[in-house]
Amino acid sequence: MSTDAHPSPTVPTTIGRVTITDVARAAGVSVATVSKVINGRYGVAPATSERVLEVVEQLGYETSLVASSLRRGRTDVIGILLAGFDPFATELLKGISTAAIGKGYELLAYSGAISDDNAVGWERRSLSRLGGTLFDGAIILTPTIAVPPSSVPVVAVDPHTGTGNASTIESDNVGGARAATRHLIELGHTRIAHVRGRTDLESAGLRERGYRDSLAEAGIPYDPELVRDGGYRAAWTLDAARELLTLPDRPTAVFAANDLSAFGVLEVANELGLRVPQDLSIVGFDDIPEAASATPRLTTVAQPLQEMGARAVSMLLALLEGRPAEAHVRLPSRLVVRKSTAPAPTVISPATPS
Amino acid sequence: MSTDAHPSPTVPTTIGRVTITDVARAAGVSVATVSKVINGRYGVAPATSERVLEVVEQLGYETSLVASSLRRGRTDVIGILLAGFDPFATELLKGISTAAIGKGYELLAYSGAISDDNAVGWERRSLSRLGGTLFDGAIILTPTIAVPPSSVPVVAVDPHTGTGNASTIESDNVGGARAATRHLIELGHTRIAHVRGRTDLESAGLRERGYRDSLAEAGIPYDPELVRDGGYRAAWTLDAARELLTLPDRPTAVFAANDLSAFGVLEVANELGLRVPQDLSIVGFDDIPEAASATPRLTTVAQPLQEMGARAVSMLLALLEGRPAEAHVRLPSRLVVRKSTAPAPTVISPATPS
DNA sequence: ATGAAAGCGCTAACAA
DNA sequence: TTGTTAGCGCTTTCAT
Repeated sequence: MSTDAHPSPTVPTTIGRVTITDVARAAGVSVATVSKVINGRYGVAPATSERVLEVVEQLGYETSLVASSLRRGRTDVIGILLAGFDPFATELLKGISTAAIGKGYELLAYSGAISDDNAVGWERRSLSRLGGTLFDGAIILTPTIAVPPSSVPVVAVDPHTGTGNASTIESDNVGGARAATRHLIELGHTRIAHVRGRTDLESAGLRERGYRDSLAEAGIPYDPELVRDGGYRAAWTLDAARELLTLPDRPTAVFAANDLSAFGVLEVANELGLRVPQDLSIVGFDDIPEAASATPRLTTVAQPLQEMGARAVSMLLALLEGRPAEAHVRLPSRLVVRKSTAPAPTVISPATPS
Repeated sequence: MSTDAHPSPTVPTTIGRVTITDVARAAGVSVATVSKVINGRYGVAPATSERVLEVVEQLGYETSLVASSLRRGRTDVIGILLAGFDPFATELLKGISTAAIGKGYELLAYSGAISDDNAVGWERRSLSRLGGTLFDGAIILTPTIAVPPSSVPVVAVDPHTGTGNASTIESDNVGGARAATRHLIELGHTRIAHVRGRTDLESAGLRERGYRDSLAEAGIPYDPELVRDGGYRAAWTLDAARELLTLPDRPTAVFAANDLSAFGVLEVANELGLRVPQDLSIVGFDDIPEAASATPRLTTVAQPLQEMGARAVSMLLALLEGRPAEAHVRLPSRLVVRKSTAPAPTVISPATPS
């Protein structure tokens, strides 16, 4: 009932951590001996070893990753640095997780961008804070900055523009965007908008390029009015979509730089009484699981996300083990036509906010 | 070109870690002073402080989480312990991630079951290895053992049977399973199989209970022959499903304990030439995003996974801050009828392996 | 206002 | 075979 400063735990299940010293004391040996036993070093009498192991078992002792890491400078864990656990990141994680099985490494996904003040540059911070001590190498997902020289090997997925000499992995962004736009053109659309991605990422620029390429190829003039920033996020896309869809000569189709943006456009279309795909066609990019279950099911460009994650692991492993590693990998993307695209309407129904 | 033991990095981007000592030397002060500046402690001359900050900036120094954690015993990091990044875990992660924004904690998801030898008990190991040093509190997903007394507060999601006095969070397993089974019964099915989940988890037993309850309610005798273990994994389910579907008097419907198992059953049904839902109805549990996009779209019991993750965060935060916390939370589940269930066939077509 | 020194838990040289 | 010691990077008294 006291409110003093003693930091005693409030739950009874909380109990002091068992340290190597506790084990040493209980077994009547030195901490060095315990350490040797635990790490299987030679030079310990069988009887001693057995006794120590018994105590370890009984006390439920595990060596602290933090302490041993500090001392050893090596942990056998791979770090995955990400801004948050969004669908894109978690798909990658699934592939990474599967690929890492049986490779002798544990996985540690760290989200260090939980507040707004470090929205940009979180990976640099995480890398310095954890790299070399907490993990032996890292996979960075959609970095907000060019990956800085670091104390550990790094592989960047969906890299930042001008990512120095770090290894990178991505999918065919230009090709995917071209296919998406061409699909729309083939359906008869000519007023095709583009909701751009995070302009600091290479992929956003590449996807815009693919969009413009296809337009040019079809002889459709590029209209800057039809391109807005969505930052790869549903929330940011909302304003952009509202502007786009309430334009006097509104687009009949939107190519969104990723699925999350596409969902944002979809939401706004619903708000404005525009039916998808009859009044408005929408194409996304990524093919996160949510895309296939949206209403209507989203036409999108599939990136082999899980495979990209798996490749990132094998690249990093090579780096870690000093084997020759590919520097830049690009995997194919492909258009998946579902239900959010249809032939261009002959009569353009105006947006009518409900 | 030498092959000596010097652990020199193989990539040029790898550079030695910048430590507080480097900063101190460069700024011409002691490490203690640097530490004070960094942590905003009083008693440093403005001029000194400024100079140190400059050096910090220039060198790109960040304090090592590992070292400061070791010294401080506190990190402002929440750990999430999981066996792997499967769809169930990643959905929870999405909710956890969203709920943690702006709360002053960073997130660290640790997968310590990457090899087979520690398939059971990984969370105990991870908890001792990291708890209290690397993170201040933990959320454990589908533990393989009852959460042991630990040095930090813990919340278990989808807890193990007999989870001592740790805080837990789950959804209405019995109710969901009853609804699923009742749905099948209402469609006219009487030979309803059940692919059981991981029997060490409370949820598996609870779902089986719901299944049996509904059967009993409808006066359908319980047939042990129709219940097999799937361990919540698609792979393990395959054998179980094959046995079930090649039974002389095969079931016309299967209630799988989770979506992954349901996918396993679906796969086997395809193998055996059984059409879903015409020849065989399947119901899952969880409603992971993949369920809605399966072919056919899976009827399943939805757990509010993201909300469960969010609640886990708020429970843990309460524990961490010494506020009163709910001990056991149960959220509602609900049946989502999609396309993998249909009225019982009047003629039972046999399995015909392709 | 600044720095020296101790110590968090652990491992690795080295000495006994 | 065992223990003593130093030190990984950092924070925190406690002197100066």
